[in-house]
Amino acid sequence: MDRPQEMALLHPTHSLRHNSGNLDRRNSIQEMDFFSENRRPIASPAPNLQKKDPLERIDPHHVNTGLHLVSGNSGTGLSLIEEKEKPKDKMIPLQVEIDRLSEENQKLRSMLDQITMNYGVLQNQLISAIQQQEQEASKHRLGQMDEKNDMMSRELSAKQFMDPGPSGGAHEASHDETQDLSTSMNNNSTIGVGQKESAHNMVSIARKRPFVADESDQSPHSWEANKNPKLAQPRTTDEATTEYPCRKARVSVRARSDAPMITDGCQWRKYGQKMAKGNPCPRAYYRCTMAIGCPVRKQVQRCAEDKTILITTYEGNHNHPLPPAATAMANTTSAAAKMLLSGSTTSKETHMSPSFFPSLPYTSTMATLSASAPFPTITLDLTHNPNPNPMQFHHSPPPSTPFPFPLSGCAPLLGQPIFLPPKQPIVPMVQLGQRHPSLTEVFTAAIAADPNLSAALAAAITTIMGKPPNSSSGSGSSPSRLTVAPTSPQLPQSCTTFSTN
DNA sequence: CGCGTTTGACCCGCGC
DNA sequence: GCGCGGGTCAAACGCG
Repeated sequence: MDRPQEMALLHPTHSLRHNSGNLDRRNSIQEMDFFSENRRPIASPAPNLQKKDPLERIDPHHVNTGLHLVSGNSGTGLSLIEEKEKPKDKMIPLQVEIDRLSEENQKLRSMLDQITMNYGVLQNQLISAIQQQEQEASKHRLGQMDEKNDMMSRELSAKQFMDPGPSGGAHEASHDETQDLSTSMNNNSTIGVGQKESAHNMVSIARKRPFVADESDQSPHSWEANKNPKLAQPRTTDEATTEYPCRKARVSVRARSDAPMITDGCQWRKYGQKMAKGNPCPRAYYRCTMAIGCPVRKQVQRCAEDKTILITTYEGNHNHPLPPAATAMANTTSAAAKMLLSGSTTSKETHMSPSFFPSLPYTSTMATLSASAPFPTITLDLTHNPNPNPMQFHHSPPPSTPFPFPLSGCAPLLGQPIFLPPKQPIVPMVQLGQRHPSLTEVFTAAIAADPNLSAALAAAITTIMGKPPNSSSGSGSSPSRLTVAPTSPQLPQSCTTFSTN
């Protein structure tokens, strides 16, 4: 948070070296810890609770006032002793009451936190279960379509491309990868059933090159397969459009942080840094080092328009068990990516009206599907204010938003942002200068905010897909809007990469 | 001395 | 075919 260091980051030409290395070492505070255990759950209505907190309502002054009123009678002729003792006598029980309420408040808070966390977990599980069912259903449909004609089969491929889940079972490679992912995820005892499903989906999305057998293997250097760009992307048009059009999906997370890099529960090694065109801030490349050969990589770069915003883009899936915090975040992200990816491939521009999220009061979180990027990217933007303007997302960074969360999985496919209004007041929780909520919490809050969010998103996307680009159904006035850029011809390129970490 | 970061060079894909 | 930009490599460097 300290300005001098931040400035250093902002001036790559003068202090690139400080960007990732020295700064971290010199001031650990700079690193944004999204997974801190001490943080209050984002979804937690704590702020409101506090306001309603009996303790807070029992304003000391208020108490005094009461006493004062009593003592005021003293003016009528009570002795000094009487004046002192009377208030004292009354203060004792009040103090006791305060203590009692304080304890009660503490308990209630603990319960609330617990409930909130449980809710998030259950929410994720539910979403995962629903998604799996949908995938199974779509799998059957797609399979039938595939048998009908080539045209249909192409569309199917595109769909599978976007939806790496079980629906992609028609493709052995895809299926295998998902299994591989699942296996990996299952290794983590902390993952629940629902979480496993999410992880499964997420991994599928993350798979950049499902057809590359090497990638799914556990060889220590499996990530090296990425070295060969030829393998990384389809070589022929047919492959791109029919087989696995979307080899690389990415999930981006926009968050406000002065730290050079967010702490996401995984260990990363920096392997490169470059100046990206159009952004004065350098882009850093990291590789997951939690396991040998882990193909997951991430890019960290500050937003050109708002340097307080840190954009972290994840690519690939981990080939190793993830820490609880990382797993939760990954699951949540995967769920979001999954929702967005499913069916988002065909639309060019869609706007989800607020009506889609009637129960989501906040719009601080938004997911963006970008079709313009080389890879499909889902961006979760948590930096937005409660009433952000979706259309401004691409043109200018949200002024002062708590957390940006880009789900980069299909950026190339969709150019428009999808706003996922969080139900809970996430914004305040994520603001810089305050405690940093973990990514997991943020994701969970955003995705799980509404039990029906997943279904609503899927339905919305499906509905929007068929609509004309500018027929922004979102015409609605609500703050929350889902915008899906129309799938351009590029559509097949994107894949569902999803950032997991 | 080992490990991680830095950074210039290199490779590749894409657009013109 | 050429240039540009993104992404990666790997030697050099720095720190503990």
